[in-house]
Amino acid sequence: MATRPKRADARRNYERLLATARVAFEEHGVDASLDDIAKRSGVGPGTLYRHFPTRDDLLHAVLSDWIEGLVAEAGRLADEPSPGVALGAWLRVYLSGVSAQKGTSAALIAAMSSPWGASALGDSQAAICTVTERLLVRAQEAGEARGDVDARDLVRLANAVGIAAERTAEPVVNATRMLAVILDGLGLPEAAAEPLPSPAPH
Amino acid sequence: MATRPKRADARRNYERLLATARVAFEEHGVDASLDDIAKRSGVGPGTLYRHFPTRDDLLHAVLSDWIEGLVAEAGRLADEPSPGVALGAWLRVYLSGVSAQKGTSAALIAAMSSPWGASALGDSQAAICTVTERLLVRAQEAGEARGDVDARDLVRLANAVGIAAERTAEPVVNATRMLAVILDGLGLPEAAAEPLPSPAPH
DNA sequence: CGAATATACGGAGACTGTCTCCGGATCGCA
DNA sequence: TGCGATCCGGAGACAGTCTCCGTATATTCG
Repeated sequence: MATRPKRADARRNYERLLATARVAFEEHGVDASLDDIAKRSGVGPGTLYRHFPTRDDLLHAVLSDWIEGLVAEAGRLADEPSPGVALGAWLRVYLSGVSAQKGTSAALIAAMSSPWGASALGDSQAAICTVTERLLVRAQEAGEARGDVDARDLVRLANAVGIAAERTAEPVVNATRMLAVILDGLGLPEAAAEPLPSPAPH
Repeated sequence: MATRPKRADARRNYERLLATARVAFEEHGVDASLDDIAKRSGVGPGTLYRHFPTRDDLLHAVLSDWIEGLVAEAGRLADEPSPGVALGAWLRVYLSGVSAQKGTSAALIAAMSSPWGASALGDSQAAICTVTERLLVRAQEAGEARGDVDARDLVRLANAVGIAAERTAEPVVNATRMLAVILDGLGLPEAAAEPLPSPAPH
């Protein structure tokens, strides 16, 4: 089962495609033309589709660093004295990341409601839900968040805010304002107004 | 300036296309193939594009009945004793309508943030924002809704919730639950739990 | 009724983007 | 150097959007 290491040119092309995709997605949103990404990377379309069979696979690869950082951040926030503040901060970090790339929210929300393991993005998505759940139940058990909402609802809601703010002149600002409404609706303490420490750009 | 009446066949084709589009959008979402709609209507693509230059124009025509009903409903709700309850009910009606056709939320939210008068859908969108604003400021003046949110935020948020719930097994249920959080966050009185009277299907 | 003219139709086809297939090139190893 | 295993490239099938213009039809007017 020990697959032998990939050929050097394969690995090179993989990285090239990833790098190109990163800037293409940033420039034109996650709907950027895949053939174009291949062309810009100096490879044929076939090569792209071999490495990344679906758009979601490519997006997953592009976002994975960011997501790992996100999960780590959640771990750190789990030690925050106030569970409510932690949850609020977490959602704000999430949103500021998601706002950095047009279409990310929509892609993640779509991945969330597709059959299990259907796409690599789904895994990323599941990871996000998992850490969110940890923070949420902690807040709920502390009586700092209403109980009739689950993590998936919350992530969906966060993505919804991301989508809503996406086409605005100032996505992050608007997203933050809308998020404030939701945090309030969750019953969180007055902790929604604090600015972020330093949103890790992906 | 009195344009002479359209030719009979033109009007006939217009209606045909509209009817076909209505069912196509309902069946396959608002991304249904336009050429296919033309074919099913027994006309060429050119005919469709002459009557409805863009997809948004067609969607606008399909939705206009529903939107008129929506505006009327808002007028009725303006007489509701509690402004907060009225606003909540209105948003719920809106969401249940939007949930009936996949992609509607996305189309409307896109139309909202495109240059003025760029698309016919934009007009529909503006109408929705207008009536929402009336209900919102009334609630705000009554102290039943927080003041740091404007109608466009709210509509954007509602549409985003529509998108988020769209691919779910039970769109309306999930949308309603998410909306409840937002309504609570808005500071609305406990009126978010009431079921809808009878959602007018469009 | 039978032109004349404005109006509308239809569908071929240009264009863009997705995705596949397989002959041929390239790599890695002995 | 030679030989598999692996990977590449790009032609091209397919689907959807949208346009252009020769042709057909409706309406009007003599």
